Amino acid sequence: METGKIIKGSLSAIILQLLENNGAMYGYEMTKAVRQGSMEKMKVTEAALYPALHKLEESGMLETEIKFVEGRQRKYYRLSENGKAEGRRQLEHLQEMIASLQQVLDFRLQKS
Amino acid sequence: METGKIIKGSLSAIILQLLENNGAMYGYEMTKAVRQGSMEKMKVTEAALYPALHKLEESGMLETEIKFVEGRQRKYYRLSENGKAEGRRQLEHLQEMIASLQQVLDFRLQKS
DNA sequence: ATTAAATACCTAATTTTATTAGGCATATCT
DNA sequence: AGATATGCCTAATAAAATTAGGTATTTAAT
Repeated sequence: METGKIIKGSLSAIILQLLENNGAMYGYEMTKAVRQGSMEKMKVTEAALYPALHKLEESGMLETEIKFVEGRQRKYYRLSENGKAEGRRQLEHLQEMIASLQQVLDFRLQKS
Repeated sequence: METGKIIKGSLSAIILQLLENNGAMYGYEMTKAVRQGSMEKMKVTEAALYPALHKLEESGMLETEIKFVEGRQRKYYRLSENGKAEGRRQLEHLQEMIASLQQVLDFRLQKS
């Protein structure tokens, strides 16, 4: 993910959440969704996305189906049951981490 | 940083912001500040912290001073002028990225 | 008709960043 | 005496993303 060197490690949570919100999607569609959804502030490169998708598929979080549309191949990914549960866990954890990060950024030592 | 595999890449921003908020600090103190500030949800391991501090020092963002307190050595880090500016940039960028991340997590394809 | 841009999949090599797993030393608490 | 806390650090490994490609079809522009 290209965020200018910040906020890495959230890609799998993003993938799972995109699929939770939108049902089956294909890779190229996800890259556009992230760009649009963030108003061009975030970019998921395909080189980051595809390995992440394959890993989630391997670990049973995603199921796939290949379709041909307008002469081109599309590989659709959808959440498995395990993937849905994992998505909920990761989203909750990510939100918690964002909240903690905010707290740390605001933290001041008490002068006692 | 130990966040359970999520939100990496924000360590330098955290360091710069801690120093912005609290003035000079030493490494061990920063690890405690992050733990306390996040209510134990986040942990910066020293193995992550010290290399990050050294890198920021090398690149001129931080200046150091060694003091002896109660028989122990402390290496205090403070922001250089460049470090202050860089801290502002990184904080702004991080906040932008958190906002964008939230937008992406809420994103739904328009069905047209 | 040719070229550029968009669509659609992918991988290999490298770099960046953090984790795991230590080392070393002093001070305080039990 | 031994454990815990304080305080610095590094080396080897792993995880994750970036850089830099490759392949192929379709659509838009020149």
